[in-house]
Amino acid sequence: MTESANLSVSVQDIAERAGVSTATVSRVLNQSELVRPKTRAKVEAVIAEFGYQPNALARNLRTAESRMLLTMVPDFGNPFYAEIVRGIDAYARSKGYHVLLCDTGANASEEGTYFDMVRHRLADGAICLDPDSIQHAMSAEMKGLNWVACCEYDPDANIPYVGIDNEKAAFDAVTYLIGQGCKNIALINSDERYRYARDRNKGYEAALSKAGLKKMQQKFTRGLEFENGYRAATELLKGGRKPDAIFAVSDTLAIGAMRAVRDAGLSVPHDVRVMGFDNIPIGTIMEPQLSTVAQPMRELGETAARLLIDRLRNPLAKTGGILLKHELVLRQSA
Amino acid sequence: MTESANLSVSVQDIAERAGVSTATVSRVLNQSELVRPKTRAKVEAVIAEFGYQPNALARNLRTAESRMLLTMVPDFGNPFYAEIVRGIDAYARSKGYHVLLCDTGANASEEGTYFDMVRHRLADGAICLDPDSIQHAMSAEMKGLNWVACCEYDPDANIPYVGIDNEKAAFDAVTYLIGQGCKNIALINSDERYRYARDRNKGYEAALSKAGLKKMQQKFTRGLEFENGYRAATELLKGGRKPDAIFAVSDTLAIGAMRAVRDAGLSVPHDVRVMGFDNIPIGTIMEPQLSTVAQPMRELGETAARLLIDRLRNPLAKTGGILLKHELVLRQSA
DNA sequence: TTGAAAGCGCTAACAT
DNA sequence: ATGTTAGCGCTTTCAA
Repeated sequence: MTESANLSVSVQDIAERAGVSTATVSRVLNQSELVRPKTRAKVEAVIAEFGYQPNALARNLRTAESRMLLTMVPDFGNPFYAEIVRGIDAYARSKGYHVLLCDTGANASEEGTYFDMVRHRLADGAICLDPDSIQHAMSAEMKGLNWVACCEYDPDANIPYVGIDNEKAAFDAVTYLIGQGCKNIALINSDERYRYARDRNKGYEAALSKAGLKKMQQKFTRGLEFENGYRAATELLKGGRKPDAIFAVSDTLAIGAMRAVRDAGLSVPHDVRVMGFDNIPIGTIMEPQLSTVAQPMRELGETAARLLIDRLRNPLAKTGGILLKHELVLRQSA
Repeated sequence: MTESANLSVSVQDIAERAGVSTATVSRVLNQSELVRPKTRAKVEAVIAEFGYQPNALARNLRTAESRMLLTMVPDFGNPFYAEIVRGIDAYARSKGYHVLLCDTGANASEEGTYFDMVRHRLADGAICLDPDSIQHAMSAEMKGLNWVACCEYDPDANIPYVGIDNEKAAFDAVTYLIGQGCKNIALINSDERYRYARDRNKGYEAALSKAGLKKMQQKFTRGLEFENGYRAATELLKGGRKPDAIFAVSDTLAIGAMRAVRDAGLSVPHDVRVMGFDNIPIGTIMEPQLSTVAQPMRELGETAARLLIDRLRNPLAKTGGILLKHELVLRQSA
């Protein structure tokens, strides 16, 4: 009779009961070909009888492999990450790995703790979505470990990465706004600890300068929550030079901004065009529907997982970066 | 000089270099009082010199404790879970535990894999947010393991749990709608695999029946994405009996429904009142602002973590359930 | 206060 | 095809 899995049963017990050695049990467990069918059957019967499950800790200690991957996420509240995580999960699973998520809150010491898991072989490798500034701060601790960067990366760090060309993406978005006739384009940016924020800032400035437009006062926010976008836009609207367009580096920020525009008695896109970034699901529900710069979220996740697993298989291969294509999704808000 | 942490360094190496035994190194590592300050200092110096970090796998194997907690989340896309996770994280951290998240996609076999981690002591225990139907399906595998249920629970399963009284909450919401003069109150429900969906359904029916109102055709959705709410509401609006109120079991569904109402040329709340459930952040950004049934998300998470850690400390204590209070948050949509 | 040694559960040489 | 045995890195008696 199969009883519920019992932790206290070990290879030893199975071996004794089946009248074989622990080595044979181990071979059965690991699908080795070197076991007579009859022996295998006997061992498997005993395993089933006891509901035996090998102790992963001991196995990992021995093999120095866990088939677990870690993903460090700075902010679970942002739906942007949900789809990336799904991409990671899908690819990893297809290769026999499992994924564990860590909520680092974009906090360096938290990240360090989770990297310790990799160091100690509780996980084979990690995918890091944390700000590049944190990646820098932790680079000593992360040295020699198998990890890859996703979305946030430093091209010069010699760590495999996948992301998009944020500067170009922002440039394209702002150029589009200019093409629509906007002259006073404001930027609502995120935390400067993120490289994407700095890069999009550059793209924004480049587009304005190319068009001979003066840049407006920039707003940096502390987080990507709707309220931050709302607050930043409200201030912008009160300022001396009224924006006729707002480019936000995140859809969540943009949604907050749209609300602020309307609360100021103005209309989107008639008085102020609003453009977001990421293409999260709620963008299509908003009224007006949010125009945005789409990132290939799922593919970003899948690629990160692939990069990591490749690296695990061949840690010495030379590392490179992959830039995926962004896309302007023009709906109603801009 | 402190060099970057090296995995290949072991207690052995530290012991040799410091001229002590491995036992002494272990004592230093574990803050044992039985070490002469001078010895301790010497050992600590060597540890620092090598940037030594103990191998958690080996330690866990020995102590049968990992100080890791697992949280199984059915759907990362729903912001509802983000705040719960933060609550879990905050409490766990305060007690010296770390939290790992698993995206089960409300899938039983995925859940099983992660429960294996607990069985094998890669984690000390788990918090399960998956549908109670999955909890049931996996009950054999989960037997004897330390875990608690959060939001989804079976009061009779003898597993510690925390949640709210979903039936009462739905009853309150619908009763409020009735008080506002609504006579045709539709329900947009979620997947019946979730107990909360079945319980809220009961509450909905109870409120209607108490008021002598006929219940309307119910819509069950396959997921909580906005589109599902949109689609369900669109059908409702096309039906013979027009709703003057829609109660959705999730804010995401309600937001989709609001959009559908407006796309049908109707106004919220004038023609159709819309009431959601959960109180996720975006509710305040919507126009009109979403009225909803608030769950104490953070407290739900904190309580779940507390229950689990209590159970870890005293696995034999008798288990009980905790029901937290919900609250009607009346804004503009209803 | 410290050390020697056993052992957690498993895998993998090596031997047969 | 199977068994013997060493050892992964750590903690923890037990002895000194």
